[in-house]
Amino acid sequence: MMQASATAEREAPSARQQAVLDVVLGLMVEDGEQLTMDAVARRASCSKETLYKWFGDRDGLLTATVRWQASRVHAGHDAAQILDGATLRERLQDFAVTWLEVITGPTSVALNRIAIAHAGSRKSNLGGIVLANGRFAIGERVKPVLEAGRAAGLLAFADSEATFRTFFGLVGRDIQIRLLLGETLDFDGAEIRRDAGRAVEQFLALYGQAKPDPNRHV
Amino acid sequence: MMQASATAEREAPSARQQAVLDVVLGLMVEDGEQLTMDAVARRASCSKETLYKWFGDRDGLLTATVRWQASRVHAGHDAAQILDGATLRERLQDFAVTWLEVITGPTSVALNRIAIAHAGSRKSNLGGIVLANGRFAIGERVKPVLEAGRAAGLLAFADSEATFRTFFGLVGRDIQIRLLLGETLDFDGAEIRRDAGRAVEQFLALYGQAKPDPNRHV
DNA sequence: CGAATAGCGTACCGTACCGTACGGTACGCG
DNA sequence: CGCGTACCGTACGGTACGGTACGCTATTCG
Repeated sequence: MMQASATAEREAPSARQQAVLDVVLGLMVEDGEQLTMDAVARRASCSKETLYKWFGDRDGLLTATVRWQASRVHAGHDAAQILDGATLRERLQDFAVTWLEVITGPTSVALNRIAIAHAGSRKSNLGGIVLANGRFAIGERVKPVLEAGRAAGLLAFADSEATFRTFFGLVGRDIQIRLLLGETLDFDGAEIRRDAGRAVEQFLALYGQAKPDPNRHV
Repeated sequence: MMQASATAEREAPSARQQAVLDVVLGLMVEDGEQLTMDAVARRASCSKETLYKWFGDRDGLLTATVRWQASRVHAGHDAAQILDGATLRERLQDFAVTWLEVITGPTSVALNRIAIAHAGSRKSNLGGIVLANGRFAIGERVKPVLEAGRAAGLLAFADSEATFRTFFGLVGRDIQIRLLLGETLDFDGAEIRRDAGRAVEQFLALYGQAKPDPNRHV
C-alpha cells in the first residue's frame, strides 16, 4: 500500500512495470480482443495480484499503458528560430512525416481503437488522454512554427488554431479513419514522404505569401 | 427456417425487423456498452429467440444494423449535368454540408465506434461495410462532379481519387477523430455551413481554374 | 373449428473474464 | 536465524452475456 498504484499517483512506472505495459501494447497490436488480465499476467510473467496492486483495475492498466506510450512520443520540442522559406517548408514537412508515421503505425492504430471503443462509455477517458497526447500535442508544436512563419512574412492567416486544423486535414485526409476501420493500407517511407510533400505544398499554396521555390508536383 | 436470416440472404428487413434495428441504433447511441442481446430484446419487445432466428448471431444483428443505417443515407444520385462555376461550388458545398452533418451526428459516431472496436478482431468486418457506405460512397458521388468540373474547364487535376481525398481532408479535418475519441463538439447548422464554405473555397483555390466569384471568407 | 405457424416471455446453460485469496519462494535486514 | 516484504502461480467466486429450450398466446389458413 506504500507503493500504491502508479496510475493514481502518476509516478513514472518502474522498469518492471514498463515491461508489463509493453506487454499490454504488444497484446493490443496482436489482437485487441484477447487483451485480458490473465493474458497480460501470463505474457508478462507476473501475477494478476501484482497487476491489481500496481494499477488498481483494468482501466488503470489501460490508462497507464496509454500514458506510457504517450510518454515515448514526446520528443524534441526545439525552440522556434528565425525562419526562411526553405526551413519553414522543411519544418512542416518534418511534422507531416512524423505524424503520418505515427498514425499509420500499428501501435497507434491499436491504441486508438481501444480508446475509441472505451469512449463509448463514460468512465475513465482514454480518449481524452489519446487526444491530448496526439492531436493536441502535435497542434501545440506546429502552431509556434506557423506563427514564426507569419512573423517572418511567409504565411498569412488570422487564427493559428484554424490554420493548423487545415494543415492537419491536408496531411491526414482519410488515412486514419480507413486504418481504424480495418483497411490495410501499407505505407512505405517513400509514400509517406511524397504524401507529406503534397500536403505541405498545398498548405503553402493556401497560406503562403512568398514562393521561393515554385516547383509544383500536385 | 424458411425465412432464415435477413442478413445472410440480404433480403430487405421487414417492418418489424426494421423496428428492431432502430432499437439497436438507439442503444448504440445511448451507450455502446449496454448493447446486449437481452437489452435489445427487452427494448424491442421481442424474444431473444426471434433475434437469433432473424439475424443468426450477435454479429449478424450488428451487420444488419449497419446495413440498415447505410440504406437510409443513400439519397439522390442525381446525374451530372453541365456545370458552371456557381453550380460546381454549390454542389461541392452540398456534399461538404451533408458529409459534416452525417459524421457529426450521434448515430454516425456510435456506429463508427462499434465498427472500429470490431475491426480489432478479424471476424465479420463491420469496418468494411461502414467504409463502403461512408467514405467510399461519398467518394463515388463526388468524383463525377469533380470530373464534370474538369470537363467544363473549371478544375485542373490529374487523379480524381487523390483530388477527392484532398477535398475529404479539407472538409473533415480533425472533426471525426475528435468526436470518436469522446470530445463533445457541438455543431449547429450555421457552423457546419461556414466550415463547409471554407473547405470549398480552399479546395477551389487549390484546384480551380477560373474564378467567377472572388468572395473570400477564409 | 382445428392445426399450424410466428413470436413473446422466461428460465436455463456454458463460458469468459474481472477481481480476490492463498500457498509458496526469494531476498533484505535486524 | 527469523521476520517481513514483494512477488509468482494458480485456484476460486461472482457475474455478465451469448446462445438455446420450452411453454404460452395470437393469428392465419385449410
